[in-house]
Amino acid sequence: MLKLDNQLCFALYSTSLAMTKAYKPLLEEMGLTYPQYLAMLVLWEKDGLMVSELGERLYLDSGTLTPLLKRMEASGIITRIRDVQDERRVHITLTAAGRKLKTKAAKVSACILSVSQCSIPELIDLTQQVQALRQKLIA
Amino acid sequence: MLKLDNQLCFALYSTSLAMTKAYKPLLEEMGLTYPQYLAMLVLWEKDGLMVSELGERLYLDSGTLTPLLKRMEASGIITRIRDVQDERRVHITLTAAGRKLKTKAAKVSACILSVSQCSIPELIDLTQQVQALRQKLIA
DNA sequence: GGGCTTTAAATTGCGTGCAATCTATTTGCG
DNA sequence: CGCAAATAGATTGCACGCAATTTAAAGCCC
Repeated sequence: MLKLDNQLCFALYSTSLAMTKAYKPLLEEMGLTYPQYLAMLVLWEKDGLMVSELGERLYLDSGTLTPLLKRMEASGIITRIRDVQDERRVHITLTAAGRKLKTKAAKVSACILSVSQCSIPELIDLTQQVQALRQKLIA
Repeated sequence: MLKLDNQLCFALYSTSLAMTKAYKPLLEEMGLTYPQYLAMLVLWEKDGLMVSELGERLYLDSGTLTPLLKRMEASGIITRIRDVQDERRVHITLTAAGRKLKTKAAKVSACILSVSQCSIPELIDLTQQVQALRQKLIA
């Protein structure tokens, strides 16, 4: 069936955009865009990653990340430093300001949870289903 | 928990992008981008819609749709015609070439189904869960 | 009927995504 | 060692999304 409302792809597409819009006003207060926020989630877990490692976690390439990271550097939340051993590599490191944002992020996350009106188990289950689909699509 | 892999928002985001990449080579043969394909799904269901009606179906605004529709007009699959009664309105109508593409689209849809490796009930269920979330986020 | 408000698209500007290409290192191999 | 191949980022170009603004047409109110 080619109807729009039967398409899983459109459900994912429109819901992902709706999620972005829900985050937007909250992230604006932190001075972050939505993809920048995702990059921060990675860095709060593990700091000092190379661009390519960040890309593997986010499924994004340097064409997307390089300009995004330059903007984040310009706003003072990360630094981009060439590896001394291997000059091809660039390490992304949080500044004090960048680390500090993590506190606010917890509130954002809580706020989104309430907006989405899902129970925690429901939310975990849906997340895992969608992740499983992603893995099938990437394979 | 602020871990990336616990975030439903990232699951949706990355899976939606993965879906777009899965569609891309198939749509390229039809001369369509992914958002253009979504617009065609709407038009194959109901032709002659106004830009704003198309926007309501896709959850997109004129800032996105106007240039997208101009490109689709340039590629010869739709026409954009001002309403005679109300000159503010623009009706989007499929050309013969645009209608013809629907046949190929059925094959694309089947191909994606096999790539996603889901059973039909599984797929319907996931679609509905994601749609329900969308409605909560939009409300 | 004139002027104000509302409405529908279009325009502008910015930040992604991503393919394709380029540059600069580093690695590997004879 | 010398040089081709591989690797990591950066760059370029194009198509979205979307906020904010603009333009043009229609509706409304006295």
